[in-house]
Amino acid sequence: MVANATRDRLLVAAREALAADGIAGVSARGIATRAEVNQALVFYHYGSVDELLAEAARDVSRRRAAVYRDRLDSVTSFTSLAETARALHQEEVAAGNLAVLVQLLAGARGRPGLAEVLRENFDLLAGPVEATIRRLVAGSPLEDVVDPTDLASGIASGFLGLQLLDGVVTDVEAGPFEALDALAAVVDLALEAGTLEAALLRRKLRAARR
Amino acid sequence: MVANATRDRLLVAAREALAADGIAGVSARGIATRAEVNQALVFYHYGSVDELLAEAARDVSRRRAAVYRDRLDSVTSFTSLAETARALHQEEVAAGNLAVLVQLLAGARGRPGLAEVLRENFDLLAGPVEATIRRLVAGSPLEDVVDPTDLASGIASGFLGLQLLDGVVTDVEAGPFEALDALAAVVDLALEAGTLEAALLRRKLRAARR
DNA sequence: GTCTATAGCCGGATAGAC
DNA sequence: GTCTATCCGGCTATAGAC
Repeated sequence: MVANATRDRLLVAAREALAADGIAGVSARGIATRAEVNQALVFYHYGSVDELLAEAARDVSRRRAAVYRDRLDSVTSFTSLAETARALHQEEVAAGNLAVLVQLLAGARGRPGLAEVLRENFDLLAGPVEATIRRLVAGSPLEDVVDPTDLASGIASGFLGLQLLDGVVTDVEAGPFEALDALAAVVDLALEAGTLEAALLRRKLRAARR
Repeated sequence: MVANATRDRLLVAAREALAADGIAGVSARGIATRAEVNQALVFYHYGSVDELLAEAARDVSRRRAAVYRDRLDSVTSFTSLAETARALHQEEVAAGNLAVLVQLLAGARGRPGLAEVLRENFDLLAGPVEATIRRLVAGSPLEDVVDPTDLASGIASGFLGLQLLDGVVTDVEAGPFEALDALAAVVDLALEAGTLEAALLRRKLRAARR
């Protein structure tokens, strides 16, 4: 697993370059300079810039997926899901992982190969979220109202959009998570409702859904 | 308002180019070709590619802000807010407006000038949403629990993130809006609760918030 | 306002010495 | 595996004719 030092340096530098300069600003030369490595080595080790970027995408997704699974295991309510989401988001932003993914997603337009890699890796991160939601709604009145896959995609979208606004719109970091906390609390309350209320809720939701 | 035909063609072409090729793929040459106009005219009319892109950002924001205000005026519940959000999102995606904004936001990294323009125009779109939410929670138990600014930012993030996933993760379009509908229904139910339930809700939310 | 032509730079990628 | 050198293409931006 020691692999090659230069290979790893390039991978790290690629992430840094994406976070700092954006997809429109990355280049083999820029990445190599950042890695303090000769420019030709990008092509020796990865074949092309695009392939290096794809490898960066795979790397980030894989490394974070394990963390997500661990952390989400201890979630027992929508409130704690919101808290965990906040914590995870904070870590991703701090580590620059979200910036990397956002820039790669933006760059996927016009780069079909990159789009495919991202598609293949999306479930690594969204999957654990989906599984957690599925667990939360199981047996509750929300079970046949909220689709875990949909809600997980929605949360993932929120993460990405938030990162997209970071550095452009000021002070947008914590705010939406406050709102998420509040909404989660409302949902948890609805779930805590007794069986009678649950039945009522189910009926009303069905009607509202139509 | 007839302005200059070439100027307008370039503006339209810039939007098309951003949506089709992404921020990393746009160039004065590409835009000019798309507009069927000489490449040098980009610089004659706008001075630089970046300034053309900034103008595209201003243009999209301004044109859509009026639509947002109109459409959100008739929203009277979180359920109808969710419906309106779905409709607006669908229009933005179809027209390519969201793709343009997403690509510009991604490109703002490393382009401080563009970031500033986007910051200045963000409120044009988020403002009406915020005002609508403020109206919805006014006098309800949610009033001192949900901050309209935060929730509006959250919704905006969701829009942007969804567009970012479009074309990469398949079938992510409608899903999250189904989830949003369900959540909105739950929130509306909570708001419909009588005064006693409202008091209980308020107390519980306060506790959950700590 | 629009065109041609071109300067000058930077980027991806490869050949070949070490 | 790493380095130097280099080709070539596309890019921004400008000069200057029309």
